[in-house]
Amino acid sequence: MATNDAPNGARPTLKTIAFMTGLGVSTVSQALKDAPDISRATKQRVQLVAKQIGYRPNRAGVRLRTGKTNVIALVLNTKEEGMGLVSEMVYGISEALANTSYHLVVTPYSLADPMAPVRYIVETGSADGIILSRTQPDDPRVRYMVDHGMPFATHGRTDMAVIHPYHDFDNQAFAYEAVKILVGKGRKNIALLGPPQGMMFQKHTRSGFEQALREFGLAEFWLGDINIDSSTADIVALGRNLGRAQNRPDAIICSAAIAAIAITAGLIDSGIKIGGQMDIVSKQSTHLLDLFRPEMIYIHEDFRAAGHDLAKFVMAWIEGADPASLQFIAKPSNRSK
Amino acid sequence: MATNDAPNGARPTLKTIAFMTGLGVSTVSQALKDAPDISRATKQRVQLVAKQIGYRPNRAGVRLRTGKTNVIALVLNTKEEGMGLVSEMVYGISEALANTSYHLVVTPYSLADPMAPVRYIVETGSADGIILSRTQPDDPRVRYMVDHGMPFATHGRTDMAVIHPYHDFDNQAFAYEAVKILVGKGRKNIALLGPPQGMMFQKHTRSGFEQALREFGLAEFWLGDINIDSSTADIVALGRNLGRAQNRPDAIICSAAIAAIAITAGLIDSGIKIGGQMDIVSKQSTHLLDLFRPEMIYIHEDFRAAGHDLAKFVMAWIEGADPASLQFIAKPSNRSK
DNA sequence: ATTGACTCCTAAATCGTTTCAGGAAACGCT
DNA sequence: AGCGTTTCCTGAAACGATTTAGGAGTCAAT
Repeated sequence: MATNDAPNGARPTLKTIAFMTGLGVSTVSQALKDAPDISRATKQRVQLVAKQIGYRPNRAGVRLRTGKTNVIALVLNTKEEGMGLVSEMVYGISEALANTSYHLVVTPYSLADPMAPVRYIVETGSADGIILSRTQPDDPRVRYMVDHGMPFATHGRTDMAVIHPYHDFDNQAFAYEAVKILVGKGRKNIALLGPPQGMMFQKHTRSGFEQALREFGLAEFWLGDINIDSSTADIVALGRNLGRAQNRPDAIICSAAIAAIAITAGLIDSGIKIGGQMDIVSKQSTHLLDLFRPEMIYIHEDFRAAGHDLAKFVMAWIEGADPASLQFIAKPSNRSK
Repeated sequence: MATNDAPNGARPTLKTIAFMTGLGVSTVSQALKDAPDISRATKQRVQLVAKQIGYRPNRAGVRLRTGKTNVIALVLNTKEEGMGLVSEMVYGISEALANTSYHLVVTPYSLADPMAPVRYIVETGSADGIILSRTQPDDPRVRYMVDHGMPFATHGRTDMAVIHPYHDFDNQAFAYEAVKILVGKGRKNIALLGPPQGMMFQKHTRSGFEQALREFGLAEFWLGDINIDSSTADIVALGRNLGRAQNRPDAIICSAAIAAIAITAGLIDSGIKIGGQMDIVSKQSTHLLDLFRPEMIYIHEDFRAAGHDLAKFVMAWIEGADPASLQFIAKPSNRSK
């Protein structure tokens, strides 16, 4: 027999359905998840009632009993990440999570302790999977998650002997392409305003850059320690200094739109004409540079697609898919101006 | 006596502490929340043990028992929201939520049904509070949340007879200031590239704009239906058309940086010189326009602070604070170039 | 009629927490 | 000694789901 309680006014639970159908709670539970033990007729009846009254399983109940949180955590650094990057990523993830049972929880961390959020999530079991970005060649977060059996996907590869899902942009190809484009425009003295030391995508970018220089027989114009994570003020200053210097590159490759805009501002300030004395090729993740005058050459990296894929990858891994099959490298599609 | 189970290896629970202290589970529970019934000595002992073994309450357990989710939901539109706006807001919220028990869940919605996520959250009780933006004068989401007793805070006010927490930027003052700046530069034929119809901040912007025009005895140059939510392509086209037209404004006020950049691109394309034949005053939420050459005049709106305040407001409302005290209007601080 | 197999359903235990009703011990007062 | 208070603690129930062990009924074969 069913439980004898009356159906109180609140949100329907298994008990409500049990009461309505005259079945037991456990029968209802199994009927809803299509267990083999339940007759076809009963399943249909239960599922119909469930749909009718708009039953949704209580997440806390499920989580308490099974440990499944139905949460994907996005781990973000609070400082970094220029412009629309985060938005795009969040939107991409959201798209992938729509119509699944997963929610997206955003967990930021300070540069002081990048491990903190990962550790927190693992220790408290507050998510079923993690998405993180800005991988390092040997990334302690990745190691930690692997050691603790936490499914995850990274934006960017690692150099580790660990097979895990990732979505990466081919920064090597980007840098190579960028040089090629500039050589095609007759540039010979090319500088790289690239990612900061220690990031995986810095290695890839440099590798592509250097390979291209080698192939075209060029030497690098060295910008010093400044990189796309430097303050815009510093980058503007660099642009101004370059503009005034005797010895200056005739082209700059930028790994981020904001850096490209900043250095351009500095160059313009000191009288350099973009497209004239200087060409800039930049990566961009929004369509901001399309609107930039004078013309800048840009190559697009699609963070929304990255977010989408990463979310799909984590979910697939959680469901038991082979992580080796959950890897993707996006080729640069340049739409130069 | 304590429960007789051995302390198994997993994450510590109340039972673990009960076992270690020799107390009952309910005693431990009350000791941890400083209930009046428990002796000072016991409380200290329990709290010490809890700290030592790194006890953290199981969220699912709490949620199931009390209904408290410890979640703040940020409701976002997937399409809108130019540039770094979302990132800044998310960061601001995260800052406010750090070191609280709250997590941030991001819930996007399609323009097709703005009510969907709000309804979902209320129906499933999946958050203790909601943050949303882009308020309308008469906002059905606000009405719904009030009707259902769901705490929330909005970015932007409403015109409704409902007292609720909000953080708003004074767009009326912004538009007024913008006109004043332009008049100071001798401009007489001013256009407004403002927010789309139906948004609350559109009303405020127009109101400030029109008031200023009236006071300075000017007439508006009407741009048509185009607004900051229009596609950048359309805005660029508008800029080009204005540039080529006989009859054109000598200044434009923009409510969003991306729109300012787009229309500027169009104007430049058709040979107009910014700062010469035309001045632009724009709002911006990142520091992008600082880097723009030629000079643009900008007024800053701080979305990170907005996110921070909104999160604080919702939490305060949840704790029972008077919503009338949880309202803030940020004055424009213009740092014109 | 007994047996075994099969089908379909159910009660009870459990996850970790909070709350409620109450109970034992100690104390103070007449 | 008797009685009321106060202090400090506890067991049991409940939140909503899943899982396990098993039970009632049907059916066919011996």
